[in-house]
Amino acid sequence: MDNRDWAIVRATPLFGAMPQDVALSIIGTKPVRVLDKGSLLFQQGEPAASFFVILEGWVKLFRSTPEGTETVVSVFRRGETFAEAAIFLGGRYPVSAATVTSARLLAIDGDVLRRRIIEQPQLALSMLASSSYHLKGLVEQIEQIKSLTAPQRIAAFLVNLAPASEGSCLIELPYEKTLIAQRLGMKPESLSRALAKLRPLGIRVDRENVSVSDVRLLARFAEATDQIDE
Amino acid sequence: MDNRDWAIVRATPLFGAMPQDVALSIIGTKPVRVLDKGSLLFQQGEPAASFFVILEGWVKLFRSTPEGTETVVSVFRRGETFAEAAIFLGGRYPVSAATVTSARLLAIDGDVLRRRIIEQPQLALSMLASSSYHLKGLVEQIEQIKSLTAPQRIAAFLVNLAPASEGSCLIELPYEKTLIAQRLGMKPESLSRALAKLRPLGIRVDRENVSVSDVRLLARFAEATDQIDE
DNA sequence: CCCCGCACTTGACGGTTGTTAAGGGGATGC
DNA sequence: GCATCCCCTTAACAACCGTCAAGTGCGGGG
Repeated sequence: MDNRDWAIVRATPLFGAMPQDVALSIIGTKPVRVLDKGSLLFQQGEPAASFFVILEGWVKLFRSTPEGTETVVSVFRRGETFAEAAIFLGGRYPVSAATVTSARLLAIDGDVLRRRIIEQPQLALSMLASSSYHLKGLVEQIEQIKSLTAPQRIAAFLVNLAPASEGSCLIELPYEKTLIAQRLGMKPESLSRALAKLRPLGIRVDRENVSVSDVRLLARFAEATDQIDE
Repeated sequence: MDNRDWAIVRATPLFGAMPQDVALSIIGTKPVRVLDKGSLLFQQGEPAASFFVILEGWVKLFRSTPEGTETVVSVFRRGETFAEAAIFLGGRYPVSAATVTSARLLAIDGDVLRRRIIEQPQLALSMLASSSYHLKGLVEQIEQIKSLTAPQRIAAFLVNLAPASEGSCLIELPYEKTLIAQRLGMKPESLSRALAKLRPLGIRVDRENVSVSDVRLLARFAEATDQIDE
């Protein structure tokens, strides 16, 4: 773990809010785990031993039914933590986790964290802030699925990825379109169609590269109650 | 607040996990708020001053867009707490809240809670457990919306409400069908039609009374990947 | 007692999405 | 260099759901 990694850790809602020495004492000299794309981190129902910080790459959280269908709940990226809350929920993970790119992660022991919370009460506030942050993300996702059409959901997804909030820009899709579709609650075919529908709004797609001619226009489309009339 | 109310408070994940005297000191002699149906408790974006315990009645959390469309995120009932997490999220509510029946609530000051957490570290663990519980609820909701059809979602909703996990039973719908529809992410018309589709499975609906002839059958239908073939 | 409003249901219709199928193009392995 | 696999796209079709419209029944107010 180098300085760059350390900067990432300090930028998380969880480790950013606590004093530096406390953060250091929790992370300690944990080795960085380097993983291939598609590595399973933990499975839904397993005892929740640890939680994770992403130093590099992308990780999906998903639920699977006995029949084998898989529902993606969220996808996290570098600088995000996940599964912190699971440690406090009867000690079992409510979802499974797997990397969707090659990745470097920090795994942090749950027991250690729990003990530290007792010693360092402010630490609990950081944890709560971080867990609230995840809660808010899920709430926003529910709102999007319930109230937006497929093209609007991708529009919102692209706006989130855009480096600026206006003007034109280029966006590189961070992972496969199949996964994006799952994350947005639709089939890959629907994603293709929805992206095609955004063409009149100045969106061009070539493999993983997306060019947006007017981010603000896209954002307005994502929020609009009435749609384009061809 | 009488003994019955106190029992409800102690049955919440939040106040159940902490020592009795701590719970008492937080709730103190707070007056119980008695509210009419449709009372607004707080609005999305407001500073999060307090969180709530429901002693009686039902409360919905929702997000509204500037255009006026409303998305219901969750509906809570007697014995549940809500908005605890908001207090730790930049101090603003990410959703609005309103009663959907007449209700009796306990409003608990956020600052008090925060101060107590510093003094009583185990308290933080209770908070985290409670916030994890809500997280899990949202995850399950996302899974349902993404992977189930409308009839399956109501089936799951009814199974949750059923007093037993097998055999036959009578269920009284706790609030208006319009709200149930919003909670399940569909229109009232779709709810009607979906309930009609459950008739072959032994579901009869008369106003707010639902009779289920075989709960297990209903539960199996809610999880099935393939549907009834008429 | 009647009128009105509201919640709910039912029907017809159209749009959107899932399904199934086919094909293109880049990456990988031999 | 060629075959193969996988990801993605497009198309046709069907199912589902939202929309619009009409109608019922209960309950409240005049």
